[in-house]
Amino acid sequence: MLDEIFENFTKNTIFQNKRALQASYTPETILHREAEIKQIAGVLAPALRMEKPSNLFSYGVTGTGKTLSVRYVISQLLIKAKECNSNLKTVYINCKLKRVADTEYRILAELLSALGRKVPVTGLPTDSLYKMFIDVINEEEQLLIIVLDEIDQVVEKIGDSLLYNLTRLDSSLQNSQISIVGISNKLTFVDTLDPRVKSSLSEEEILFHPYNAVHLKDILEQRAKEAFKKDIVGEGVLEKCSAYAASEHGDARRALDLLRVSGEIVEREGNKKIEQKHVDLAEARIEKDRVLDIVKSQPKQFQLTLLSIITNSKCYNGKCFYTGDVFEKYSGLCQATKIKEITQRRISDIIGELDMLGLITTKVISRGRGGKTREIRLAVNKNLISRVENLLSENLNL
DNA sequence: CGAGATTCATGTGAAGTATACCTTTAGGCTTAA
DNA sequence: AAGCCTAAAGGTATACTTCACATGAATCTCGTA
Repeated sequence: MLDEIFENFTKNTIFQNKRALQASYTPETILHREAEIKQIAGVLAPALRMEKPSNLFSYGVTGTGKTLSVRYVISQLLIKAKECNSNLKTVYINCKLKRVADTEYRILAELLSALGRKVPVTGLPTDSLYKMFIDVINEEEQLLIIVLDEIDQVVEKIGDSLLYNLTRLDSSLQNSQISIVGISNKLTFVDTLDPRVKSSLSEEEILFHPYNAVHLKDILEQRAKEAFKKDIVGEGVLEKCSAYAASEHGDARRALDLLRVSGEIVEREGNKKIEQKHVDLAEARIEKDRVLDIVKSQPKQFQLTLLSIITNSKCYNGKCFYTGDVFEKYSGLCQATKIKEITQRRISDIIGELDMLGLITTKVISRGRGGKTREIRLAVNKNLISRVENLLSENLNL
């Protein structure tokens, strides 16, 4: 019985190089981003002469090739730097990763470990991390380029003191220099920063426009050629993927995901041809995986809160409800599960964080004499709700 | 009837607490000269 | 005497609590027309 399954994977594989469809893959040529890449290269090029490049800030909605372009330029830069024997180092950090790089301390810890210093997860004062950081950099004459991906997420959470400190770090460095490349999905992000940070961080700015459907199709074609064996992709499949993605603000990552998951579905079926219907299946599948992954990775109290929200959402039949309702249900759930109850103050914060994760939408409103509160609504696709609910109940031993 | 006061339910900020974890330090034990 | 291990002391980040104040429009109050 298993033989059959394994057989499908060994013999019948339709993929040639599946990695080409992953978001982290850097193709040899990057389509439709020539201008931006040139611009980035122009800004960073002084690094080759060991001169400090201007801090760079690039922004644009998700899946517009920001990360890809920056990483590409940097990899090329590193190659050149080796040729010229200039001591250039680069660090890439994705600040969004929950519980890895979402506080000042953790980001610094990530920076340090990228530079080869082991740092404990807790226990040290943040100041001493800065000192260590300075020490490491000062050890030898060098130029460091720090790429902070999705910084908008962190700044929203912990404020801009980290950025402020980083931009000012230069003054305490004798031998070395650092430049910062910030990447943000939010277009308005810079405006929320402290003016001092703003001026030094965005000495140079690059705006990434969304891809249109034609661009997306070019990209998909390029990747598909690399990823699949011959004659796997059926008629209209690429068009459909790009159309889907284009309708969602031209998100190339989404298009690639669609294509990849379509491929996986076909592979599992044991077929050899991707057809349009598979793209529809993939669409549903991706959404499901995304939501379930997020939910699964949440701490217990978050899950409990979410469960309470789902229950409420059912009661109110899609209508919105308020913080008090959520807390009441949550309270009941705590007693049922024997989990330690948390205060409403904290639940309020958790609701805010769930909002940031995109699982719910909230809006602070005043109901006049009814008091001020949050209007809460579940933002999970209807046919997914029960899946999420089951997952939660299971996780919480209900 | 309308302006200003009141009110409600909770947002929001600051400071404090518990927990888990880190480094340093000092004492005690072992080892080898 | 040197080397190693262990436990205690002293310190931090994080998740959460406690306390206190801020919010902002519906509703109430009361003076006025």
